[in-house]
Amino acid sequence: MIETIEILDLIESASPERSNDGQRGFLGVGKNNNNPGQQHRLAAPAGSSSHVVLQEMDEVSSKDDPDANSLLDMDYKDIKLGLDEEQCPVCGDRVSGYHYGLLTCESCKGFFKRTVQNKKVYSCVDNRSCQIDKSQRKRCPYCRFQKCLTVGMKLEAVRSDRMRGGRNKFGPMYKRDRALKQQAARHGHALPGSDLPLVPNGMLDVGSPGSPEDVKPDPHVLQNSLNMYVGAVSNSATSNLIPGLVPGPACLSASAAAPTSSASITTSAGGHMVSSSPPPAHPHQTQHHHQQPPHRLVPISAQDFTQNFVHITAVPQSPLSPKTYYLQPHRNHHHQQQQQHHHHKGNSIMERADSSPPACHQPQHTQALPDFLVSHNQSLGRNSQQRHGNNLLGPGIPDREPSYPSVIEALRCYQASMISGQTDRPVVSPLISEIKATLLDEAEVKHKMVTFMQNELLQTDIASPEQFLPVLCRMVDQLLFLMVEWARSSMFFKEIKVEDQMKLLHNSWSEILILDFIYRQVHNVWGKEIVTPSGDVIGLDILDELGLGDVRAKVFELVKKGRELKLDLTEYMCLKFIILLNPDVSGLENRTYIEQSQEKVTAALLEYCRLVYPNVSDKYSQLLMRLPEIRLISIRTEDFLYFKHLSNEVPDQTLLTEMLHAKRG
DNA sequence: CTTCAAGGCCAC
DNA sequence: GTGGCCTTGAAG
Repeated sequence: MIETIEILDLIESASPERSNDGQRGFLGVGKNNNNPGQQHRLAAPAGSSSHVVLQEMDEVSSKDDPDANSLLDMDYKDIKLGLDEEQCPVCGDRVSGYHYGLLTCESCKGFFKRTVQNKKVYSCVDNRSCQIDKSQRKRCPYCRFQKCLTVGMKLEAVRSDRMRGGRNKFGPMYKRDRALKQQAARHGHALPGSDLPLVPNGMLDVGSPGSPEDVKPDPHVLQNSLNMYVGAVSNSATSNLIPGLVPGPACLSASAAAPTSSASITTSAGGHMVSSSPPPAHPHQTQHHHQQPPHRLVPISAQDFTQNFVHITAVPQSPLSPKTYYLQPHRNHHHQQQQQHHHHKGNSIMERADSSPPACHQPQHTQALPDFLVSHNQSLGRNSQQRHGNNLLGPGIPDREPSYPSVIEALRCYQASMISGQTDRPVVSPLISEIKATLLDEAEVKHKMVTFMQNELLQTDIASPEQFLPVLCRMVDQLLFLMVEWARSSMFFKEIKVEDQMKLLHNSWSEILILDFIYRQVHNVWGKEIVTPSGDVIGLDILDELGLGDVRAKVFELVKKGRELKLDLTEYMCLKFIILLNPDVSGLENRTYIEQSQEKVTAALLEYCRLVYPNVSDKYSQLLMRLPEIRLISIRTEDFLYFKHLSNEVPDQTLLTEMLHAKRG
């Protein structure tokens, strides 16, 4: 009964009979039935050991024989069964096709539709961490819906006008997802990291019997997150099947995750994304919607949803990843597969027993959180800015030498090129569009964070700093999960081995969170959303009370600087990558690749700055010079959090604490 | 014409 | 309210 989606997935891909559209019933039968998932399904040997199935699959694929289907009927049946056995990331039931952004079963599709269309409001009688599987999915609609959101089902795919038929903007995404699966299959193997469950959207074998209690939670939350696809379809519906079979620069320019949109450069170039409003919902802007305006899908936007519905629906503890999964230690995941057998056993992933919210708490730089809190209280933020408005570099820069040799090197090259006078180059690197495309759907991020906070505020009286810290930490934890999701599906990073990925994230998480915060502040991306249920506005003053007044001040100096510089979306995204792809992190296995990747990003950024802001000659260097400053703030904040962690003031067993420990042994 | 994802229907 | 099956209709 171990049903490992991953394996099935592989099987699916390997099936010699797989047709272009992996959806139709496998026997090609299927009258006018659109329900591929249910056609002529033989009593699935539910218990069929995946190992057996896997072996069969190997036989088929390894022979690379077009006549592979001449295998014994039995084998073939099993293989085909595998095709349809892909599991619903929400409940584990059989998938019937792509629905609202990803492959799900028919029932979850219906459930999601009813919930969104009717603006249902559920509540959980337990503690919002109910396990959702096929047999229990009806028990708690609240948790079920949260899981739907967590795995990546798209609110915006539900049409507000209820128009039937047709296609939506996700079409290309679905198509690519299928293509990737096929491609991976063709190469016969394992998708990178396939020794981990390649469950769609990162949901792990939920139905697996392995009782959570049997397994001790492995604190390697990050690793697990990296191994599974945390959320989903946000940027690349396909990321659950990372195509990184071809590590190395070769695939850089054509990263599979890169959306097809490449025409945005001019746009962004022209107007510094000043209003960088809710990020491009989805890369594939191919609007196919009936009489709808070009830039808005029909549907109920996340925003509307948030305002009219979600906020009422209290938020599950972890909007992002309601559950935490643990993977039994050992083994490298990487681009190898052949060991899928282990997946089930040695590597079996278990759902954490206490699956309390992604209980993560990572404060990191407390600023991340306050994000909207700040927005709420704009005045507060401004005050603080004024207060510390000057001397950005003043007190800030420090005593500790930030390690950013690569940045310094980039600056050196920049100066050199300036001297040599090779100026205008007409076209911005296509890499820029790829980089921008990795941006998560900010509307969704915001929605998740807002609902999360609202929920937290309902349960906690955060009047005092002591009570506020854990909340902040949990929120940061949520942001970290999102960060992992972002990184995992981003070019360059996704080609890197998991071990290196972890090192990079361990090294950069706090800086990235700070940068995110700064960018959102500069552009008021999240607007003013959060206020406590009682109507109180929480200000950043609380940070001062926590003892982070200096951090807050420095961050806002950077925000101010960002405004002056007119930090735009492209630049912000490039900086994120530069921070993430730090080749100076010790112990990297493939330092060269990371270094080259970072260089490509810095080069793209330089090019972009010159092209788009020709009148701001030092924009590029100004931008890079912020990195050491951010680094210092992050160090200070991490120290603070670590200290709090030691005194048990930070929720334990979270991604955040893992991050905190990573750097300190 | 074929696909296939979205909405609708309705027995349970 | 659920979920299996049916209808719809733009895209290809």
